[in-house]
Amino acid sequence: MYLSERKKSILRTVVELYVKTAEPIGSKAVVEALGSTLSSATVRSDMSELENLGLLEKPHTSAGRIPSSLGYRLYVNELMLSRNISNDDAIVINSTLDGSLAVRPHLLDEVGSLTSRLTTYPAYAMTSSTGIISIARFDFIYVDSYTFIIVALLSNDTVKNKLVHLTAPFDPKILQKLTAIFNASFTGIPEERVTPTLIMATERAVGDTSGIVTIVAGFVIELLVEAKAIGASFTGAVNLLDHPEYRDIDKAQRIIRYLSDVNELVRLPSPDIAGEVKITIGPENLAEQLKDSSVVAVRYDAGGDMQGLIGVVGPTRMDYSKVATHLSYIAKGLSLLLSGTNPLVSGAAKTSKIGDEDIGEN
Amino acid sequence: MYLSERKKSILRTVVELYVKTAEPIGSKAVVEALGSTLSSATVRSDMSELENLGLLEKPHTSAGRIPSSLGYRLYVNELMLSRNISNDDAIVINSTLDGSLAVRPHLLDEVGSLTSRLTTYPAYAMTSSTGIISIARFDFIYVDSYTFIIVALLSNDTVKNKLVHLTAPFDPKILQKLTAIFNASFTGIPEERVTPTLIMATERAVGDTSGIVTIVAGFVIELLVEAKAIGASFTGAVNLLDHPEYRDIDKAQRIIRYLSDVNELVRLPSPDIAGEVKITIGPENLAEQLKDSSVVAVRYDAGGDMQGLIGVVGPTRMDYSKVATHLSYIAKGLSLLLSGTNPLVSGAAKTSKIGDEDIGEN
DNA sequence: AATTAGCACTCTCGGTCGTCGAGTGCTAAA
DNA sequence: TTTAGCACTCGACGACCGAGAGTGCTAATT
Repeated sequence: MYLSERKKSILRTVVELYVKTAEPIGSKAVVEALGSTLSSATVRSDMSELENLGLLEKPHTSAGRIPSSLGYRLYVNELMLSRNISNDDAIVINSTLDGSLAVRPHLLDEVGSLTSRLTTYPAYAMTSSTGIISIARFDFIYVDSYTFIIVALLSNDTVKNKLVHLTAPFDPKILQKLTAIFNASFTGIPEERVTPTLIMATERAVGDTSGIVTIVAGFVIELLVEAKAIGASFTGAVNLLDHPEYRDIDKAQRIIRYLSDVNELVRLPSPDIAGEVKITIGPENLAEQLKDSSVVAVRYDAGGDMQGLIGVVGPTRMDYSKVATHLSYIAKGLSLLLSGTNPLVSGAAKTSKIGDEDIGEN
Repeated sequence: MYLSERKKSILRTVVELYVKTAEPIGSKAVVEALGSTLSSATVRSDMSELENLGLLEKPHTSAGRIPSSLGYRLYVNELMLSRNISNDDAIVINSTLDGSLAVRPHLLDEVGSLTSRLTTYPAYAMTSSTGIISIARFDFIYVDSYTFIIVALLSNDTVKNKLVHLTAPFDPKILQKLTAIFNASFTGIPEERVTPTLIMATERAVGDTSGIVTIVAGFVIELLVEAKAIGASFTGAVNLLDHPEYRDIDKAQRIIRYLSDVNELVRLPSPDIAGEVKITIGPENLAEQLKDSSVVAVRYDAGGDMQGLIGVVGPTRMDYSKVATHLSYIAKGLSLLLSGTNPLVSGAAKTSKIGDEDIGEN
């Protein structure tokens, strides 16, 4: 679609003013914002053409115009200026990420809440494993004659343990047998291969009648299932209420309910490669509930074969540039933190759809 | 405050109708609900007296009446009928709790979301330790010449571990030294006593110059701090929007924001003993933000010296009986699950402020 | 051909006004 | 003590109206 430079800057202005004010933008306001000497009538006819092209629309006859989804799309693809993250925000992000390292179990929550605070939109964060996880090594620690600890080192370099309390005393020597046989038969295999047959064979080999083998095998299955499981977190839902498009309580509720369902979260749009920012605008969303909202998501490298995803959901009237910048910065920080690599620097990835002029901050 | 039986049942009726409809209740509606042959004029004069006593109030001259906080308080203390939990709800609770045992790290979230779903109000769940936690025992597992695992058994019967990757190879023999000295010097002591002096002394004793001792000691501190930390979860905030008293978005937002702050959560009203349900109505709340909301909370025994708290926040127009029943049932289930004891059966505790007539379900 | 001034037209927003109805309080009678 | 009757109050709701913002069109200008 060919657009004259003037039409482009009018479209850009309408988008940016509308993002800021949430009010339909009239021709006069555009002239003013452009600092142009054009008359409002001229701009008016241009805007009318932009409307015919489906880039702008009117809420009603006598109001100004607002961008259509197509208008936003064109803006995001071609008109949007990338910006640098503000120093303050960078500091907040860095210190939050540094501090979160200690609380790994709630890392996703932390990241989500950080993202949500910075962008003022609800945020979601997820991790999932891309590879197949197995156990690399077993150890058993004797505590007392009723108690021992199982320690398992997983193939993704995490360690899990379980304290086992038996109701009857056991012979400490059995722990050596367990160590030998579990390291021989249960390492390097995925969850599907921990079969009842294998467990029973192990029981016979160890000569165990007390059920210890079953307990340990149960722990193994639990671990492998858990390792496969994705982690997901959805934070900052209240923030939605800040934005006038969700003033309608029912609408806000519908969308929050939708996003609170982990099963739906995993279906949200997701960029293909780490570091890339994916912007999905209004009806481009597959989910019915998101047809008039937008999603901005970024992928990060969570170390090992773990991949992570952070995203933000808000009205189509969103400051895409700012949100993309924030997400991208956070993802970069997380990748660095968790995997020691920076996808944006190291590879072909780039923040898609974002120009590279620099208009500074704010 | 003496009240005739008739006035009591009028008050009860007003509360119950108002809880159901959220509309001010007129004298005629009361007569109807009571199935009484009294005339509305009689009820009217009774209601007028109840208003003089501060138990009812009028939103405006020509509307019906609604209970005042005092009215709710009297209702909760003396008029409310306890009820049994419905079979369906019991099944939901039991199966959710059983299923949650596996996902301990998110137990609080699960419990909160369960509570929130059943009551239709936002729920919070917390645990904290009442005792002082120390490490009972250390083990070190050799993985390879750069890598070892620290395993620590805490005094509350949980096990923690950490995988340590060094940049330079280490002598496996040092692990034995570490085992000996950490078990001798770092067990049974609280976090405050893990001082730099102790760490340096340990370093000298082991003859460590590579910083391994510092790493292990850092892990110890991290563990003890984390063990002291409370866990808190706030779930189901959207549910607030279901209730007409939070139709005002700003009001809803204020209260959700308030409850999203963990530091505030810990100050919410809390019953003194496990199993007891504590109901705090409107202005009885200390927090300014909760002056026109109510809180219902219950304490449970989380095993070891862990105590847990579940609570629900909603409008003063709340079905206290139903909420109390649900909370109490969930707390009972959790206590049983986590500590094997049932406080309601085993001790002096009772669900305070709840009568014992039985009006069945719903 | 592009731009502009001028103008009639459209539609929303906010305020005012009047009606309706639910519910009350009071009085006087039962 | 209870009740019927009645005047009164007040919010909810809808109709109406004027102001203001913005548009599209036309005719004149560059």
